[in-house]
Amino acid sequence: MSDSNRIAATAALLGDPARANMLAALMDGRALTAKELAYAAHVTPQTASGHLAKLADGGLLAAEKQGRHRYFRLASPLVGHMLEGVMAVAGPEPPRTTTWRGGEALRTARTCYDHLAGRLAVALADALTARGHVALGADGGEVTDEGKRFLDDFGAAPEPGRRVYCRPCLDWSERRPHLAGRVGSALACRCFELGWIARRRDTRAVSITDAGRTGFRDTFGIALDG
Amino acid sequence: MSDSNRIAATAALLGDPARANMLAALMDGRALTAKELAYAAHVTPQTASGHLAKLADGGLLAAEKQGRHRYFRLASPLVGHMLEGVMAVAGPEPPRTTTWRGGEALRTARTCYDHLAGRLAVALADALTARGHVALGADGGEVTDEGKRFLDDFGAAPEPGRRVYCRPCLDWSERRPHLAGRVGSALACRCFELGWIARRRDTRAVSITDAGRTGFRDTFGIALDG
DNA sequence: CCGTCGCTTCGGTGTCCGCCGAAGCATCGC
DNA sequence: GCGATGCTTCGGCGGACACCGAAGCGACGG
Repeated sequence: MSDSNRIAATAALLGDPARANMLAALMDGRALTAKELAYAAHVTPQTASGHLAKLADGGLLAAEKQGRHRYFRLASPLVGHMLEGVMAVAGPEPPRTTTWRGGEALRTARTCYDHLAGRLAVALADALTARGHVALGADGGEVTDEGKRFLDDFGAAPEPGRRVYCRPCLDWSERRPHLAGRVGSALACRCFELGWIARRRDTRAVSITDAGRTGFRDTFGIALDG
Repeated sequence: MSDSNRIAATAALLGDPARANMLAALMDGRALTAKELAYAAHVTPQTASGHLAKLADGGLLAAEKQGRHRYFRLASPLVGHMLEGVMAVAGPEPPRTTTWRGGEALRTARTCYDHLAGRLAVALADALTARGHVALGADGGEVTDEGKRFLDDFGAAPEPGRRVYCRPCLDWSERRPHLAGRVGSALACRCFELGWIARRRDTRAVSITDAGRTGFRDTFGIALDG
């Protein structure tokens, strides 16, 4: 019984639009200041302060003080995972006709915690699946031996640790799975390294460079619109 | 922005103790009547009715009418996955000294959606890991070739489909991962088949039979207390 | 040292929502 | 039919909480 109370208490923290906005803004793993989060949540700093205190108190956020700023980030990957789960259920949003501020860019490519999301990420997952390099299901993913060799050649081999590394993550804008886990992370990391994609300021969206267009086409056979 | 509102709306559904109780009661995948759920949530039938309407409206529950009863179950595995995520975060409960009604039995062995959970399940996962049959990480799991053979011999080989099948699921009473996904499901199914475990009425807890004690010891090297 | 900036605490207001008692519909069994 | 059972709707009550304005505290910079 008290078990469920804790579940409810945790879920209630996500149950407020302002707090949900804040958490969504932190989904890429970066740390943001209280003010930035207030802006993201569309509330005044006082209100945001209260929300942040609750989230930190509930163990969802970790805070770090630097000078007169206070940076907040998700307390652990577990929290990110929980958010993914909620997004996956909340996702089937009635077809959106309106695109909101920066929506298109976000839908094209963005970061999701430590890996890529959006149309680009889904296309990557599709390409790797079509070539038999990975197999993604609802509950998990596997990399084939061939896939391991491919990732190795590409320079995106996850560290050799015994831990597992392939996981699907339901893309909430595309409603299809993309690659997460250690493989997804290594892949994203390598793409940044190669200069195929670049982070933007103040948004989770990432830009695809010209080199990226060429690279994604030649290496993965992905034709990016335009 | 409206994205986050949907997230918040969904999370808010879990944010009430009564509703959280109901969902937790449905985690094993069975369908329960409105009255049973009212009892599980410790509220009157009128109140439960309102909650159930909201949950069904929010797409978390599916309802089915049979005679004068109405059976509710989780609308999709996605919902179960979401709950697991929340439980994992809400889990680190301050050390419980009091054991609640039926708590010990639940902690020993229970079903979790379609697989096993509790001490038994964690012990199974540990045994399989120690023998190099599976590797479980935070984000996914793998079955080794040796493990595949072992499961095959045991009669718990998941259907051969190309889909992936190994996934860790954080046990919220033990705070350690146990086996979920297709492997976990097949394993649980086989244990029921062998008569090693048996379902109980009105609870997710399962009983370990004498045959089970012997079997788990001989096959997996698991010593069950007592 | 003083103004600016970032963050927090305090108080008051308004709204939302969970709760139950009572009553209204369906279904089942006799 | 008639009562019993399961579920739902309605109405009113009460508590919880999100919100903001105003004020307090600390850190930086000239």
